[in-house]
Amino acid sequence: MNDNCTVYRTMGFLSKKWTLLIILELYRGGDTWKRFSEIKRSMKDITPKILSERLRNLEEEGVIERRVDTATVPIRSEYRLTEMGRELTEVAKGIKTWALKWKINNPVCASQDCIVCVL
Amino acid sequence: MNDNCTVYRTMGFLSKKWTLLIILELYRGGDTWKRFSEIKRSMKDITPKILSERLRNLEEEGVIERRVDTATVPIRSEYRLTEMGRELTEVAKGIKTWALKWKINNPVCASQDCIVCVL
DNA sequence: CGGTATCCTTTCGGATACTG
DNA sequence: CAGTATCCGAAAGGATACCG
Repeated sequence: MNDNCTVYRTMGFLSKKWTLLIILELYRGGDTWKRFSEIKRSMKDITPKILSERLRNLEEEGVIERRVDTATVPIRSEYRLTEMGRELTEVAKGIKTWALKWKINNPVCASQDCIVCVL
Repeated sequence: MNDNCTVYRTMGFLSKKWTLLIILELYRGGDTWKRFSEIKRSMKDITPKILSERLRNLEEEGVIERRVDTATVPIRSEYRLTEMGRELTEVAKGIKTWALKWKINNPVCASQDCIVCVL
């Protein structure tokens, strides 16, 4: 196998814990920019270290973009999906469709409205 | 986040190293049963431990099915995709489509015909 | 042939504290 | 506010050897 395979690399970063959830969180707001603390607050239990890592990774991949307003104090730094990132949510929906078709008997999933499945 | 979320769990096992490749290897042959050693040989560098783990995991998930012929010596044990597994290859294609659209400039990917991307 | 068992290294993610 | 630095434990994966 080739670790540089594009498909594999995509699976690789998509599957890291929290990543999909971050993408979906940015997707939920439409085209609005979201702040670090805002994203963090919406995802109970993520630590700043991990959130920071994921955001940087997604930015490197081109899935999200970042803008910083250094003029204000405190600093505002904001994120949103790129077009590339918005299309990636379609992939997430493909997985969701498959999962809900074949795994709907998963009792935990069926009994609640988790942010991922509700998308 | 909920670790029991069906979508997340799907990402979880799909993204384990080798898993996608195993699914694609079984897909390539159509509906034929493939043997352990055959799969192993087609995936250079996978160790029997990992292949064994993945195959059992995929069987538990219902993505592949296994049959054993204990009458013959040596034993023949064979695997193939279930209908559920065949539909999962469509998800893989969705990822591939996204990846090739947005990441085609990945030089390693563009310069060769890896088994995943050629599918 | 089709795996297990054991060991070992690497990677990942969480907790906590700190800073420009 | 938006992170970074440091430390730690858990988990994943690879190497190798062995077995019915």
